[in-house]
Amino acid sequence: MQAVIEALRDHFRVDHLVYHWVDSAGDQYGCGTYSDDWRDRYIEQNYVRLDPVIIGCYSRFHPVDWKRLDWSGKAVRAFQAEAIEYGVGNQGYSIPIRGPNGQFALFTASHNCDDQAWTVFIEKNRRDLLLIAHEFNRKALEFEPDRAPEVARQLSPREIDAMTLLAMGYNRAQVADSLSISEHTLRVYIESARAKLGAMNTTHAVARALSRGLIVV
Amino acid sequence: MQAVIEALRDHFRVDHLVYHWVDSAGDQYGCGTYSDDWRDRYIEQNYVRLDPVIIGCYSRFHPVDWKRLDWSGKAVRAFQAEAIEYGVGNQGYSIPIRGPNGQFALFTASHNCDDQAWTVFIEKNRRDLLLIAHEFNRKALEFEPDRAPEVARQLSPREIDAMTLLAMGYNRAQVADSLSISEHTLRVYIESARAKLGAMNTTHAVARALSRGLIVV
DNA sequence: CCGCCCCCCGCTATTTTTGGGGAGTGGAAA
DNA sequence: TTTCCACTCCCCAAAAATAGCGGGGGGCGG
Repeated sequence: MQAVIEALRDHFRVDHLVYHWVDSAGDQYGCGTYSDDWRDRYIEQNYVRLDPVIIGCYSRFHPVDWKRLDWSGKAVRAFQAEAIEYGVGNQGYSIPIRGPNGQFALFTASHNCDDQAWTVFIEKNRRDLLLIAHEFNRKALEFEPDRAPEVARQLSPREIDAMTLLAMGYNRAQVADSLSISEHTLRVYIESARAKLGAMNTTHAVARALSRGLIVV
Repeated sequence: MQAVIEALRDHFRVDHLVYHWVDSAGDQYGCGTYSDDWRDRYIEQNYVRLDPVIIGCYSRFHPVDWKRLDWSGKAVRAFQAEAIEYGVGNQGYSIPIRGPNGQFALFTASHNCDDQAWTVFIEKNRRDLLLIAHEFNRKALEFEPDRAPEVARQLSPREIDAMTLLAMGYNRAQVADSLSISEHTLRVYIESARAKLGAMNTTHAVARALSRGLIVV
């Protein structure tokens, strides 16, 4: 994969191309053309929690130019300065890629140039980048099958109802009332949902159901 | 949008193109070239809970040929027969599109032909279909901005830590221990996060933090 | 400088949730 | 047909979360 991404970088004539996987446990995996120093630094400092590219793409539908992200905040600006120092370009374009169970990856192109040149580049290449991002993601999953086939046991309709209402802030009594069942029955649903999700408590179960896309609030 | 999708259908020379948004709350929205009768029937019967295209794409990363879905089960086969009766093609290719918070849409091409012809068609057009699916989804969201997620007030770093660990399933004692603060202090963070998020309880706060992308678990 | 927010700590009392049990129905799949 | 699984209901004791009160120190921007 490393050779592929380097070839793609040369093809697009950008400074960097990076594929970066972030999973629900906070594990990271990726390959790309950033320097090893920067990658190590990034992981060591746990920048994934700070990086506006991650944060921004996580709550966005569409590919995004880094210029449109929120770079305010002292820590963020320090991070940005450090990134540029380590050779990350001042421009960037990141494509969020999502899979089942909240699986999430980014495909990023980064370069050093002025705004206008970058805009032109993106306008010209965004379609190809989108296709390649998805194709690359597919290949990456083929090579790392462990990441994909996380057993996504479906919740039963009643369990979905229960989780959804809990995620909406109702307590058990209110949820039971909404569903017109006894609180005891509701508890069985919550417990079985928790078991299916491998969660330690209700909050955990709701969090997992949300990040796996099993419920929507 | 309706005119656009009809033009696209004619361009690809397939029987149907459909864009179908669905979330686990059961809300649906879409446009496409299926007959109104079938659409009404589909909604009325709540087929979204049965449809192997929905179920299958929901747990899959990549676009999928309908042939590879699981059509076993009595109700499913009845559904399939009924769909064909209403004019849906015997072949189909569906592209899952995901957004933040488990938001989920499908872009589907369907046609009546034999397996081989369909395979050739897909091989030839899958790239274009992927691009168009994403582009169409973007346009659809522009017209329906309500569906896009809201951006929200930032949490403090400590609040993010607290929410994150709670979302990972730890209880307050464990979280306090992880953060090396007293449980009483932790409680203040949780409460302030809850206030900022307008949440009724901890589970609600974690759910909101997650779905607003303020924390990543 | 002052106000605001972030960071940290303490107490008590009440309400809610959780973790163990157990039991019976009906429907769908193998 | 038999075996699952979803769905419904029940009890009790222990643990966890919530609501209310109080305190102090530090940094940053108007």
